[in-house]
Amino acid sequence: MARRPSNDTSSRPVSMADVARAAGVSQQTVSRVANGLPNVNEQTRQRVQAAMQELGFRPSYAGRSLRDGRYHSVGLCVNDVTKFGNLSMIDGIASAAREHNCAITLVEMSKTEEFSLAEATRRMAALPVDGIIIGMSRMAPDFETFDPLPGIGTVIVTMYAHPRVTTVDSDHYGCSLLLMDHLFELGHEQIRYIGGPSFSVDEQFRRAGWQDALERKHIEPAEPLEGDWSANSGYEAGRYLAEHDRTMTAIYAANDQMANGAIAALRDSGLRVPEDVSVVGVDDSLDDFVAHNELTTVRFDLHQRGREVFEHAVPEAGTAGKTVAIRIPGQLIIRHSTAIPRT
Amino acid sequence: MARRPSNDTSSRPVSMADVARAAGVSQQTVSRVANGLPNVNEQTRQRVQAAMQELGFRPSYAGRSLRDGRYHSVGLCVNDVTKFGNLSMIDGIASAAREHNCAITLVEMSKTEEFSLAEATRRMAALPVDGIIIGMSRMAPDFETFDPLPGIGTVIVTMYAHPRVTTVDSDHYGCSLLLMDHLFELGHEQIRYIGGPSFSVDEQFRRAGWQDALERKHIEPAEPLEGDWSANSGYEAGRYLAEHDRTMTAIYAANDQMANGAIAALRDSGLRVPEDVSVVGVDDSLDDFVAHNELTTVRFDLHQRGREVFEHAVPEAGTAGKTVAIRIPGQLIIRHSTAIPRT
DNA sequence: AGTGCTATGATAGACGGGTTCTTTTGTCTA
DNA sequence: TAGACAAAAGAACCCGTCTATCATAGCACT
Repeated sequence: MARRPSNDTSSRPVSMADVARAAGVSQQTVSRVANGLPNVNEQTRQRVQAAMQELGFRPSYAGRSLRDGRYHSVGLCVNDVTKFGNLSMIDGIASAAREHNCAITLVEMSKTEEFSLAEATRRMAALPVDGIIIGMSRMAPDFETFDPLPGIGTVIVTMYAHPRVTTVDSDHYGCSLLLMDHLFELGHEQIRYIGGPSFSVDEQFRRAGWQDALERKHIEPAEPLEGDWSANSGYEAGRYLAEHDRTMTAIYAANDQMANGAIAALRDSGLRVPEDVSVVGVDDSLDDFVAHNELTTVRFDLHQRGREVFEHAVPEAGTAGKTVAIRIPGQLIIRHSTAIPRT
Repeated sequence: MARRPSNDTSSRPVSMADVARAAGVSQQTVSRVANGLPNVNEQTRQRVQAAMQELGFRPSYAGRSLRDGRYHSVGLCVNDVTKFGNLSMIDGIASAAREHNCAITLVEMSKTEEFSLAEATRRMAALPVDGIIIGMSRMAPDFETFDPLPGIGTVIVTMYAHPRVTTVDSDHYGCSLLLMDHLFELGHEQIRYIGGPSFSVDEQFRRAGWQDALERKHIEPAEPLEGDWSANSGYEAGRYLAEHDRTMTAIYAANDQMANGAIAALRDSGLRVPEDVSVVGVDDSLDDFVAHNELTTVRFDLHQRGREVFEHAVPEAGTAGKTVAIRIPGQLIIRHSTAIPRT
C-alpha cells in the first residue's frame, strides 16, 4: 500500500477533510461554506466556520492551483533589485499586479554576471507563475535565438525588439530626442554626452538618440564620455569636460545622478549652470535626495509601463498571440538647469 | 460526470502522462527519467527525454508542491516598494533567498493606508509561501493582539518586540547612540533633531535614541523637528534652525536625504559645515546621488538583516518555535560633515 | 398524494508529480 | 530445464480542492 492518509493534524496543514470531520459534516459542505455557495443552512454554516477558525484552516494553494490551472502570480526576473531601472520596474508592476489581485514572484539573478534568457525562463517556469517578465538591462547572449516557452506569456523589458517575444520599455531613445530638441530650441549645438556603462541597454539607446539628434542637424557629435550611473562618475566626466572643452554649451547626462555630479563639477570649475553650461538628465530621480531640484530631465510613467508589461505577460482577454513592441514615451520636465547659451 | 480528461495538448500544459503516451512508456517511467532515478534502460531514457524535449514538458509546480508540501518561496508584504527601508529589505531578503534557492512572493499593500497584520497574514497565507515576512514600517493597529498563523513561520520586520512573533530589524535606536556618542566625543551638546514622519517606526526609535542620549548626559533636548524623509523637508528644517537657533552646534537628521537638504540650507544661510555646524544622517544612501559624499552617517548591514529575516521565516533546521527579537547594529561611517564645535 | 424546493451526504473524477507495491521480462547459474 | 535474481516497467494511489452527479430526507404548498 502507498502512504496511508494520516489523521494527525500536527504535522500536516489542515485540510477540508479535517474541518469536515471536526464539524461533523461532509467535505463538500465545507467546500460550499468556504466558497460562499448557497444551499447551506445557517446553523451548519456557522458550525463549519467555527471549526475552520479553531483548526486554523487555510485552503491549500497547491491544491487549488492544481485544480484550476492558475497561480495568480506573475514571475519577475531581474539582475539587481536596487538599480533604479529595476526598482521602478518592480514598483510599476506591483501596482498593476495589485489591481489584478495578483502577487509577484521575484527572482534576483546574479547581480553582476549576465544571464541568458533561456536560463531565466527555465528558472521562472519552475515557479508558480501565470506569466514571465524578464528585465533585460544588459543584452542577453541568446537574445536573437531565444524562443519563449509555449503556453506561458513572456515579456522582456528592454528596448530591443524581438520577433517572437513581446517587449515593453520606456522609450530610452525618444527621451534623448525630447531633451535634444529642447536644447536645440534654446540654441545649443555643442552638446556633450555623459553616458552609463556601455553594456547597459538603456545607455545604448539614450546615446543613440543623442547621436542621431545631432547628426540630423548635421552636427558632428563629440566623443561621448562613459560613466557608471553614479554621481561621482558624473562629477569626473564634468570635470574633464570643464577643463578640456571650452566650446560646449550643454551637457546631456544619461541619468539624473550623473547630471547632478556633473553640475557639481562644473560649479567647482568656476562655470555657472545654466548661464555658462546647460545640463540635462533623465529619470527625474533626484527629488528625494536633493533639495531644490533644478534639473531639467525626462520623467517616465513607470506605472503605465508596469501595466503594459503585466497585461501582456498575463493576457486576460484575447490579447494573446500577438507579438508587439511597446515603447512608452517620457515627459520633458523643464526646470532651471537649462537656458539660452552664452554668446 | 466530472470533467473529462482532455487529450488536446494545445490548451493544457504538458504533463508526464502526455510524455509517457508519446514515448510509449508508463507515467512513472517518465518520472524516473525526470528525477534521474536508476533502473531505466538507456534506450528508454533517451526515448523519454526526446519526447520531453519535443513536447516542451515542464514539471507542474502545483503538482509537486501538493505532493511534498513545500513551495520554495517566502512571502514578503510591504506597503511601498520604493521607500528606502523597504527597498533595502527586498534587496537583503533577495540575497538570502537566492542562497537558499528560493523565490520571493511579493505583495504590495496600499502605499498610503496602514494595514493590519491579520489582513496581511491572511493575504499572504493564500499564496505559495513557506514563510511570511511583514514589513511593519508603521505601527499596525492590531500589533498587540496579533497571533501568527500556526504552522507557518512568521517574521515582522520592525523595531517593536512582540511576545509571540519573531521580529528582526536594523537597530534604529542604537544608530542614534552611535552618532550621538560621536558628536559628544567631538564636544557637541546642543544637538538638534530633524526626524521623519512621526507615524514611522524607524523615526520613533531613531528619535528615542537621540533623546535618551541627551538625557543620559543631563542635556535638555530641544524641540525635535518633523520632516517627511525628503531632502526638501530637511532643507526647510535646516533653514528654520539656522535662523532660530544660534546655540546649536550640530544637527542629527534621521536620514541622509534630509541631512543633505539640511546641509544645503545651512550653507544657504551662510553657515559652514562642519566648521560652524556638524551634520549627521542615517542610511548611507547618498553615494549614487551626490558627488563627493561627505556625510557622516550610519550604515546598516542590510544583507545580514535579510539573512536573519529569511532564516527565521523559513526555519530549515530546528530553529522553529523560539520567538526572538533581533536587532542588527549599524556601523558608524565618519566622513567630513562633523568636526569639533566652534567655541 | 403529488410536486417542487432546499439541505445535505455519498461517491467519484480531475488536476500532475511522486512513491510504493506488484508484475513482467531478461539473464545467469545449477 | 528449472530456479534464482535483478532490471525494467506497470498499476495503484496520495496529496487537497473543486465540481458533477445522484440520492435522500424534510418541508411546504397545491
